Amino acid sequence: MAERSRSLWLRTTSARPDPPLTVERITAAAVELLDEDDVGQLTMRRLADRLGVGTTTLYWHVDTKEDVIDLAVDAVFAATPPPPPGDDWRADVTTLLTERRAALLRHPWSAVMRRRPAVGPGFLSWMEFLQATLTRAGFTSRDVTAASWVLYSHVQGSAASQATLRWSVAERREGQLMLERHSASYPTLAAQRHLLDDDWDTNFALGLAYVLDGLTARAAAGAT
Amino acid sequence: MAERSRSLWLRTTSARPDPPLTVERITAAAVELLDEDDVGQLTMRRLADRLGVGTTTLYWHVDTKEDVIDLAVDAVFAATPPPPPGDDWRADVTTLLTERRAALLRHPWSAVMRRRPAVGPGFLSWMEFLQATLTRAGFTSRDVTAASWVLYSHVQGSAASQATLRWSVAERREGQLMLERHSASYPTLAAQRHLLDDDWDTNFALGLAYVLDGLTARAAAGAT
DNA sequence: ACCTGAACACCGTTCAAGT
DNA sequence: ACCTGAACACCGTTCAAGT
Repeated sequence: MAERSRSLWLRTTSARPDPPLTVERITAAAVELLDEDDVGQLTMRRLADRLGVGTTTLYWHVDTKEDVIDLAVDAVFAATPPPPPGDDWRADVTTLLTERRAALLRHPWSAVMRRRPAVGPGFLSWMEFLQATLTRAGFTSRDVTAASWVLYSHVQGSAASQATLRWSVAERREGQLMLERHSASYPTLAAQRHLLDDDWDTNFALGLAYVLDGLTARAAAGAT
Repeated sequence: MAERSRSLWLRTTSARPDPPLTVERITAAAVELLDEDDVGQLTMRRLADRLGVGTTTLYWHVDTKEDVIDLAVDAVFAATPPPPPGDDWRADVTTLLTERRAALLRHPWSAVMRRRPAVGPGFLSWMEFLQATLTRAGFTSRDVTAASWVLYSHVQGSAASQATLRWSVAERREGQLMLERHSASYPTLAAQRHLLDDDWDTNFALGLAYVLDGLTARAAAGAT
């Protein structure tokens, strides 16, 4: 009896070394792969290898590589579900965006790969929370729409710029030298020294404040 | 003599059917190719064909395909040089961004390909004008930096979203149906109907107004 | 229903070689 | 200095076939 159950265990683990392939497992493996080397070296062959499966098997679960990327991008959205709504809309928006930004910095490829905002469940829940918050705060439908897109661009863009403008020390020095050599053309940039080495936490917070202040002012003015 | 010059012409045109290959010609051809089919079907082989040159010849002028893309992206910046500065900073910023947006909509690939804001001369001149305008308006160095990045994200993001969210009629109807089927999860999005079919001119203008209003308020408050 | 290997039509890039 | 063809080591995707 003991003998039998041991052999069953052994048999089970060797016969089904992996759980059955699902879209979820494909998505998880894709995120893993993209996290590992940011270059976007995601390959259908590598992905299949990682899952212990023939390359062509993927195509039964997924139509195209584009699909895999959309799934991965949406998974990052889903990884930070919207917080419970509070009674301060500015705080709610700030929390939502701050958490989104943290997720983007954890998975820089999903900020840099600017494909269609894949309208998967993750993105939709995120947008729903954002627009619901703004609606509850009393903004016009037009303002809600416009504001949600500026805010979306702001998180995505800020994370993408931060991720792609990460220079080596040598590049930074070389870049600053280049700016100074052409300081006739770029006096402001050369003098300011912020272009190549910057505090993105502050840039993000200040930018968010501008948008929220502008929105608040517009509401107070009782616009359309 | 006439005979001789005619034959010279013939000889010249057949012997040098194309001007010599330069980075400028490569860039122009790349922009052309990218404009033709948005999918990003830019290929070193296709590019070489277009230029009437062997594929490997490109690699004498350029290190990598990435370089070609960077050049093309910067060329779009350079195509809309900054306007002459006026005395109203808001108007100057608005003009700069509006023209940039028009250029992005003409070359959608350069909004969608979100690689490093290629720090070529086109981008640098653009940023220089933006930051110089804000500096002249009296903003803090910190505000200038933060504001220029929100504004950058806003144009780029708005153009990219507009370009990638361009659905077919069928997709739009299907999408709206999907939202309504899940209206328990997405009540705001389903009710608002703006997500899939929207007025991007208005979204852009309103978003810009929020940022500029927020900035103005901050300056008036005499912040750091 | 799910998985497979072989094959097709491509890629970007390198290299030794030409003028 | 500038250009070339052949070749390398890959790609995504399809297809006929297996269980």
